[in-house]
Amino acid sequence: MIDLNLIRNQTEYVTAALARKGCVVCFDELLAKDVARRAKMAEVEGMKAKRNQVSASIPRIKKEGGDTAAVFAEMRALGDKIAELDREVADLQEQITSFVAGLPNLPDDDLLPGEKENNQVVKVYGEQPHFDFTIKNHVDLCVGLGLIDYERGVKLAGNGHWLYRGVGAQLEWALLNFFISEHLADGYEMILPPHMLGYNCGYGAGQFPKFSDEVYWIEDGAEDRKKGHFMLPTAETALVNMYAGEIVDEAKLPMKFFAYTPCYRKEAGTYRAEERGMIRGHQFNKIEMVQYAHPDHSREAFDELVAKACRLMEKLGLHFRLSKLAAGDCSASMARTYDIEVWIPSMGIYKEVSSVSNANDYQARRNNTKFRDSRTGKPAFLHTLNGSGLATSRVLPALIEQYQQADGSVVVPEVLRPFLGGLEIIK
RNA sequence: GGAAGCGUAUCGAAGUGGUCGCAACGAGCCGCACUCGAAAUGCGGUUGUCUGCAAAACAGGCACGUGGGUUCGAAUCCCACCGCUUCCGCCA
Repeated sequence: MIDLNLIRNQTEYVTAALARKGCVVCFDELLAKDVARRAKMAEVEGMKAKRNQVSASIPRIKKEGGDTAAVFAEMRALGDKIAELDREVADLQEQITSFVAGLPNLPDDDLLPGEKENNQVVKVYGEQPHFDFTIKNHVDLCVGLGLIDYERGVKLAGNGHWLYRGVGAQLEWALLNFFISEHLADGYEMILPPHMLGYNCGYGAGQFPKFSDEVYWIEDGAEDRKKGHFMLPTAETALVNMYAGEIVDEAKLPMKFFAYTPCYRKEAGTYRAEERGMIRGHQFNKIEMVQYAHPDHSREAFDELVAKACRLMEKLGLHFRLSKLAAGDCSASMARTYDIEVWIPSMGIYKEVSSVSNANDYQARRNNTKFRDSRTGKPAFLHTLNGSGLATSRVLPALIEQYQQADGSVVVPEVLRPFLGGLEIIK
């Protein structure tokens, strides 16, 4: 949520910043409503002050044997007027809040405007693997090695589902274990959150109301989504709401967490040919990192998360690149996003395996997460950051393809071997 | 699923329609005094949020789980919802 005060005081800046994100908006109507709201508020608060004064004097009037009938009549009329104005203020407030809550976050000033075409590759890691044989794609490799059973996945749950089996399941689990061990070594606290979340989590993370149709809702008898539950589309949705409504101790910042959860997404629409296999499914495994940071240090936290995600990829020995996203390609809630994209040899393209973002105070404003600022002694919104560390459903295909051998076998990266009982090659 | 009890500030806890007491009292925390220093003691301070203001100070509004209602006036009475605790039942 963008600060209403900022919209009020620096309207042109906000308008221009949103435009860089591809969001064209005019604030005239909003600002007029805001002026009207504050005027009415001043009026009704004056009335309430009077009512409070009169109410306080009533016991004294009674004590002195005075007549209260006239005062009661007057106050009843005043009360009716107050109730009416209160409704008008609440109505304006509701309109203002829902408008502002629908706006995306402001992009950081250094981001290029526009969409994907303006993304910048920051760094390329490793080199494209060279094969002196005809390579196979990950679907053929995984099926051939019995790692993934696509057909039975579809039988169980329909298109967009698969099941890992045997060494394939162990490999998936080894990746997760490897990531977990790295995060623990870095001092991050491990969290296993609920997978079914309440509406407020989606709102707080900035995913609702706009994207509430893109998650799976539980049929649990709730008559309306605001009282129901949905399957989390990423652990970020849970982690970023852990301290909602709280004022955390400044000395505890930054707070660092990671969580393993499957992620459940509708991914509505048809799949392109290039997204076959595990590239895009309705359920995939991911480890998510989240930091709660002091506003003065959130850029350092961002750099740390980016470095962590890159390091995981480097240790796996994969060829990948790091991209800084243009303003319009960052997701709605985020002020800044870097993507890690892994090379998929069979496709000849890079696919996202991690997205590291800084929401600044956008999410904290929505779910009211604050810290006490020692400089002012007052509560202030903190910054939330998140990044995949990593999504295995993209890493595994890339790994299978990049490590494939001429005979259709796959070499296991060294860092994973301890988690696979020393297994060196899958054949 | 059934029954009972309970949600008050950082924590504990009183308050069951207005005044005495504009949320008491106790602990914690911060400051000051006393002290060579500390402890003890004494005094003072210590919720959030909105509006007015460039800001601070200050003034006012709102908030006693949440939302409604009754009333001139609600922490207090009524209704609904949410959460917690205990007991019973059921269950991996």
